[in-house]
Amino acid sequence: MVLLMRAKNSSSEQRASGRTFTESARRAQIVQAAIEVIAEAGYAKTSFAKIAKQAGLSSTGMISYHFKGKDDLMHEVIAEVMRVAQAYLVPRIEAAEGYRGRLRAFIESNVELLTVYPKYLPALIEVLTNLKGDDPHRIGYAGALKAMMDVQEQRMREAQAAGEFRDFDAQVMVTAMRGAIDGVITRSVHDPDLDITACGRELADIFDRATRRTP
Amino acid sequence: MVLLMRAKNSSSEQRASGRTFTESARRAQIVQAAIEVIAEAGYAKTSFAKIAKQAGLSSTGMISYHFKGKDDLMHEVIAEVMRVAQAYLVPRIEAAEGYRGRLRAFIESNVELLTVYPKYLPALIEVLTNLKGDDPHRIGYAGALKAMMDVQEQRMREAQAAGEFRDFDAQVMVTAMRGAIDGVITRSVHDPDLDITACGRELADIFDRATRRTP
Amino acid sequence: MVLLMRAKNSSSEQRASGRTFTESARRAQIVQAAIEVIAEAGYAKTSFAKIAKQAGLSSTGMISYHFKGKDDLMHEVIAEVMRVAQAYLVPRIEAAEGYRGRLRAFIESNVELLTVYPKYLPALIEVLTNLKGDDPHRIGYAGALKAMMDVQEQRMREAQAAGEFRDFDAQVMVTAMRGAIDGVITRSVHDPDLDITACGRELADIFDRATRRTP
Amino acid sequence: MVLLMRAKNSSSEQRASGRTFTESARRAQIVQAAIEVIAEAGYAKTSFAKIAKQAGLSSTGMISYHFKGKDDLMHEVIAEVMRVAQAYLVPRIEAAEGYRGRLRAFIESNVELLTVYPKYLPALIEVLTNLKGDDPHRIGYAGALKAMMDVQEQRMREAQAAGEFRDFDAQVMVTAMRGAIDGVITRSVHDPDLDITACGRELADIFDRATRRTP
DNA sequence: AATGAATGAGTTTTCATTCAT
DNA sequence: CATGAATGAAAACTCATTCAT
Repeated sequence: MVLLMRAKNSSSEQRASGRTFTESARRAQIVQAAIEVIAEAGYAKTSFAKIAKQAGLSSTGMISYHFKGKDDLMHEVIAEVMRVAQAYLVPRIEAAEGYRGRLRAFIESNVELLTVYPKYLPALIEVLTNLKGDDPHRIGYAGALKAMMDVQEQRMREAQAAGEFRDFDAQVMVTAMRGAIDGVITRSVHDPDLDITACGRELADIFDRATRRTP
Repeated sequence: MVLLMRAKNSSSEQRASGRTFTESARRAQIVQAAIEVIAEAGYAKTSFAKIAKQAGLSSTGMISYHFKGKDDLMHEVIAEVMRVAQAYLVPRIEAAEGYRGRLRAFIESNVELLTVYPKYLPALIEVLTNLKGDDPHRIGYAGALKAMMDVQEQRMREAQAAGEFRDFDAQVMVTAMRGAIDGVITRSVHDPDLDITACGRELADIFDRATRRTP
Repeated sequence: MVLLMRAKNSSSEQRASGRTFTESARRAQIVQAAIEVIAEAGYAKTSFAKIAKQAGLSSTGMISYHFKGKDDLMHEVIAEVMRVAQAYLVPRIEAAEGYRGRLRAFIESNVELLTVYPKYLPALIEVLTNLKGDDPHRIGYAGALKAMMDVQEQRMREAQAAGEFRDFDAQVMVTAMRGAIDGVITRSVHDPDLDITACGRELADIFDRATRRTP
Repeated sequence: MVLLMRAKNSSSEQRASGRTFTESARRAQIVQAAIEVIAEAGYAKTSFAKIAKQAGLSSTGMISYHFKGKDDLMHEVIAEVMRVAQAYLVPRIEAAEGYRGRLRAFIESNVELLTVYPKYLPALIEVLTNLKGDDPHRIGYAGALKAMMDVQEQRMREAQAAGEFRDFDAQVMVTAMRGAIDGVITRSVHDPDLDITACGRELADIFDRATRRTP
C-alpha cells in the first residue's frame, strides 16, 4: 500500500492541464512541422507522412498517437496560429490611437507578423480555405476567425457612427481587407524578395484612404 | 477570342485541332463537372470519382482517357475559366472610359461574373492557390495570371504617370485588389445571401478611393 | 450523334439489376473467399488481406472497389448464406408433415446443410456473433435471422394451440434449439470425424422429445 | 478450490506463487476489465486500449507489463471465469440428487450464474469461440472445457448404464446442451428484459425431457 | 513497479491510372 | 471511342508491444 501511494508522487512527469510536459512538447513539435509543411506544400499535398518527416519522426503512427485525427491536428494548427497572432496583434492594435490608427496598426502588424513567423499566417490561410465546407466543427474552426471579423465589422460601424469613417458596407470592407492582407501573405510565401514592411505600409494606406471620411 | 470563334469547322468527322467533335464535347462536359466540384468541395477534396459522378459518367477511367492526368485536367479548367473570364471582362473593361473607369469596370465585372458563372472564378482560385508549388507547368499556370497582373500593374503605372492615380506601389495595389476580389468571390460560394452587385460597387469604391489622386 | 447512340448498345457488358456480369462474378468470388476465411480463421482474424489472398486477388483495394466497406461485405456474406440456406431449408421443411415433422425437418436440414456447404453456416454464426452490438444496420443484419426465429416461435405457439406441442416458453425453446444447432455446426468446423447426419438425427430427437405433448 | 482459499499468506511483501500482492491485485483488476469489455464489445472489438480505459488505467503499457501478451491475458480471463464458475457450479451440482437432478442443477446454475456475474460466461464464450484455431496453448484453453464436457459425457453414459437416461449419443447431447445454454447466455447480454431464472427452468425442462427414460 | 512515449506492422480505404475488351 | 475492372501506391488510423525513465 505504502508503495502504491508513493508511486504517484515520485514517478515520471510533471503535468499541467492533463498533459505531460514531454507530450505537450511533442504535440507542439508536430504542430510546428505541420505549419511548415502546410505553408510550403499547400493543404492538399500535406500528409501525415510529410509532417512526420519534417518533424523527424519515424512513423505517422506517432502523429495519430498524439492527435485524435487529421482534423484534430488541423484544429491545433489553427489554435496555435491564432494564439500567436493574437499575442502579437492585440497589444500593437491597442497601442494605436483612434479608429484610423487602429486600422493601420491592424493591417501593418498582420503583415509584420510574416517577418517573425513567416509560415504561420500562410498555413492558417491554407487550412481555413480548405476546411471551408467541412461539416463537423465548422463553427469551431473558422469560428474564431469569424468572431474576429465580426469584431472588426463592429469597430468599423462604431467609427462610422463616430463620424471618423465614411459610409460603406462594413462587411464588404472587412472581407476586402482580409482578402487583401491574405493576398500579400500568400504572395510572400514564394516571393522572398518582397519588401514586407513596405507592403504593410502600402496596404494600410489603401484601406485608410478607402475608409476615411473626406480627405 | 478570335481563335474561339474560328473553332467549329465542318467535315464529316468534325475536327478542330486534332480532336473529334464528340471528344471535345466530352472534354468540355468533364471540365464543367470539374469546375463545379472544385468550387463546391474545394481542391483538396476533389477527386476523379466526384468529378465523374457530377458529370454523370460511370467511371473515372473516362476522365483519364480524355486527359493525360490530373494536372492536365486542371490545366484545362484554368484555361476554360480564363477564356470565359476574358470574354466577359475584356469588352466591359474596354467599354469604360479613363483609368478610373476601367479600374471600376474591372472590379465590378469580375464580381458580376459570379452571377453568370457562379462556380468559375471560385474554381479558378481554388486551383491556382493549390497548384502553387507544383512541378511541371507551373509557369504555364500561374504564368498567365501573373501576366494579367503585370498588365494591370503596367496600366496603373501609366495612370500614375498620367497623373490620374496617386503615387503608390502598383504591385502591392494589384495584389491587394486581387486579394480583395478573391475574398468576395470565395465568400460568395457558401453565402447565398450575399448581394453580389452591391459587393462589386463597394469594392470598386474602395479601390477608387485607394488609387485616385484627389481625395 | 449516330455514333453515340450506337455505342450504348454494342459495347461491353450485359447487365442485370445495375451490375455487370463480371462484377457480380467478382463480388460472388470475394464473398465466397470471405466465407471461407471467416469460417477457418474466425471473424476476429479475418482481414481484407486474407480474403484477397484467398480469392487470388492482388490487392485489398480490389475488395474496397467492389464493396463499400467491411460492413458491406459482411452484409453480403450474411445475405448469401441466408439465400442459400433458405433455398435448401424451405422445400425440405415444407415437404414434411405436421408440426413435429417440420421441426425435425428444420433441424435435420440445418445440419445436413453442412455436408453441402461446410463453411456457410459456420461463417454466418461468426459474423452474426461478432456484429451483435454494432449500431448502424443492426436490424438489417441480424434482422433476417431474428425474423426467422420469430416465425419459428409463432409456429411453435400454433403447435401448442393445436395441442401437438406441450406448454413451454416458445422463445426459450427457439433460442435453445438455435444454440444447440449452432453448437453442432461450430464443432463440425474443426472436428472432421463428426458424423453429421447422425448429429442431425440426434438433435431432432432431442427437440422432438423436448416439445411433444406426451410421448 | 482449496488452492483459492489458501492464497493469502502473510509476509511483509505478501507473495503467493511468485507474485506480489499488489501485482496480483493489478492483474485481477485488468482481468475484470477485460471480462467486461469482451462481454460488451465482443472479442473482435476488444483492444488493450478499451481494457485500459475500462480499468481506469492511463496506458496500455500497463497491461503488457503485467501480461506476456494478448494471449496471456485471454488465458487469464478464461482461467478466472473457469475458477469462479467451478466454485459456483460444483457445490450446487453435488448437492443435487440423482443423474436427473444433477443435470437440472447443472443447467440451472449455469444460467443462474448470470445473475451473480453477468459478464463472466458471456466473456468466456466470446474468447473460446474466437480462439478456436489459435496456435500456442490451444490445447490448454479449449482443453479444460473439453475435459469438462468429456466428464459430462461420461456422467451421461453412466446414467444411461444405470437405466436412468434413455439411449442417445452422449457427445451430441452434451454439445446440444452446451450450445443451448450458450444461446441463452449470449442473448442475456443485450436483452436485459430476459427472465433468467425462468430461462434456466425451461432449459432444464427441455434437457430433462430429452434425456429421461420414461416420457 | 509503474509510466507513458515511441514504434512499426497491420488495418481499411481512397486515389489516379492502366488495360483488355 | 468507351467501358469498367484491375492495380498498386499512398492515405489515415489502430494496435500490441517495447523501452527509457
